[in-house]
Amino acid sequence: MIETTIRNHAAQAINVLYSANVAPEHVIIQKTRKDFEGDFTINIFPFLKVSREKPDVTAEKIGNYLLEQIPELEDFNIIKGFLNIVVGNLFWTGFLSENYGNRQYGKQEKTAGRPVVIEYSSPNTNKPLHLGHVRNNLIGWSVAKILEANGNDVVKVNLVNDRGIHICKSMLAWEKWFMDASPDNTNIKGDKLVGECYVRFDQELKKEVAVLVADGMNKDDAEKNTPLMAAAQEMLQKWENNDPSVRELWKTMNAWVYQGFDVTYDRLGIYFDKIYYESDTFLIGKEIVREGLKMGILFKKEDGSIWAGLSGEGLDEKLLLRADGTSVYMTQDIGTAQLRYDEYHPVKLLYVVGNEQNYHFDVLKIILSMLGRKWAKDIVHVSYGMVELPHGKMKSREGTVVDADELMDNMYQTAESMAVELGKADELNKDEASQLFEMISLGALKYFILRVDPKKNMLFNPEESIDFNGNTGPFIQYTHARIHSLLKKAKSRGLKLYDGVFNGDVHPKEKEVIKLLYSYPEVIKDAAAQYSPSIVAAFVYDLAKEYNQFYQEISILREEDTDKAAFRLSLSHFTASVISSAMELLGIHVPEKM
RNA sequence: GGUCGCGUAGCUCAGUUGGAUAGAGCAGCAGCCUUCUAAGCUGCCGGUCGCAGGUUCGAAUCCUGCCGCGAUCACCA
Repeated sequence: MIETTIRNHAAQAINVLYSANVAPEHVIIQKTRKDFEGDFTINIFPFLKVSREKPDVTAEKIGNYLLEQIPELEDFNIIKGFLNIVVGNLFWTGFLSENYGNRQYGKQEKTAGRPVVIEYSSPNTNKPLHLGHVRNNLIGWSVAKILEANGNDVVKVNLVNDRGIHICKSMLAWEKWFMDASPDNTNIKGDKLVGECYVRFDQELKKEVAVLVADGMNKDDAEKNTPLMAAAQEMLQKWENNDPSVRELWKTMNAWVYQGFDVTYDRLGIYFDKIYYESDTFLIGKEIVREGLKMGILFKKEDGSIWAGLSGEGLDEKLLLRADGTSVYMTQDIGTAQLRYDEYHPVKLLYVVGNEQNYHFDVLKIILSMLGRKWAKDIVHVSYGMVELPHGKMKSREGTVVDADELMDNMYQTAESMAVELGKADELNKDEASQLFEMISLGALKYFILRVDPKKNMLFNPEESIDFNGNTGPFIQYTHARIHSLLKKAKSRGLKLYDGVFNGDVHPKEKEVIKLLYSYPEVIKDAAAQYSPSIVAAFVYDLAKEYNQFYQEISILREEDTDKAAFRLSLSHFTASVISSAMELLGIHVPEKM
């Protein structure tokens, strides 16, 4: 990194010129803003204390020192205490010639060692996947890709909540009102069918509650005392007792759900290395809790329930085992965390889970370290914000939940009609066209969601999400397709990429693009350190935008100087390659034609 | 009420460990296709960075208070 070189020498300059010690990491260096001449800028205000000179004088001295010491530097200028450094063109063209053919550019070599385990998706089996899950899945997938590019070995896992009272509600509803209905004979997607059962249960439950309330019972009591609720509870008991017929129905209905989920995951382009089922793992936290009790770390109340006291952390008490010995969510997470640790000995345990669970994960980490698990500090809650709709939050009761499958269908249709309108589909056969529409619509959706910082709540406006102009996925895809078409034409005319280091004039627009390409490895590192796909999204948009300006302003195939033309082709080729690489990190494919 | 988070252009979002004149897109207005894909490019319009203090050579960024919005504080997951 040339920045590092500059940084080190700048620190050295202070040392030599003013005999003061400045650590290289305290040198503030950044890209020069576009309105000034230069590539990198050093802010020299911090050095004035030791130089005891006017800003421009110190800047001048440091500038001269750097120019002497670093052969790649060409010039510098000083504006209001900012030292703008110009790196010579040969440095940039040399960088280009060395890297443009490298498909792996920007990515770190995989380091052998302990993996990162990342959990995402984590659906319940009583409802189809919706927009909230989509954000979760996209973030999880992209963070996994980014970490891989950063040299980590990554294990992608999913923990499916396949047991509990909610599934019993669906099962009960199926027995009562959907008997004999199956995905095959109704032609309804499995997860949707089970979701319908769940909704029906809720509706019928409301009716029963209304009757009880009319008889004078208060609402809270009524909700607990309906015949339906009692039946669901009873079914859960039977499930826990391994009742064969209940288990059979449970297996059948869950299998329907998984078939449905698979379709959705598949279309989203998402998969897992390992899927855990809560029905297999929900018991394993108990033993750890009992040990903690024995060791005196946890305590028992008179009713027999077991708790963690967190007052030392400024928090309250947390229940871990009920009086009847059954476990709660926290207990299960303690167990699955231990399970994962034992299986993989990961360097990090990531959980992509909504920010409404921030407190839960804080407590989980605290309890695990109380229990002596040193790896508790390696648990990272990749917390993401809610997706809101223009009318407010999604509410299943008000039917404002945006279904993942329908969302993708709608995006597809928009992509199709837009393409037809623009005449883009004319030369494509049916298969090619549908593949392209799928790629573009998913690109739009994924980019729309991933460009927002995960930590923040975001607004999902359906109209904006299907926009294909401006800061969007299709804009970037288009730029890639455009370059590809250019390269194809160049090839057919027998033009070659530049061989060696180009030594001619470099246009400012060309240099801008090269500088962006140069920063890609840092972008990946940053995104990995912050678990943030939005950093990659911002970068790739910048790159596409900058390239388009170059493309529009400077002709390539009509350039008569063949060296220049070849140089621009190399630059274009490299840009396309990095666009494709960065988009892959977001889980987005790019077309060669559109 | 306690804790945590958020508040930047009409709308959606960027804004690096505090640095130059706070940036994009959308929307609106005006232009650019006989020349490499116009899903593109150029220009204009648009800001009291919620408010008030403080720290600093310098604050959208750090601290304090206030206002507004959200999440959470379950023997739910």
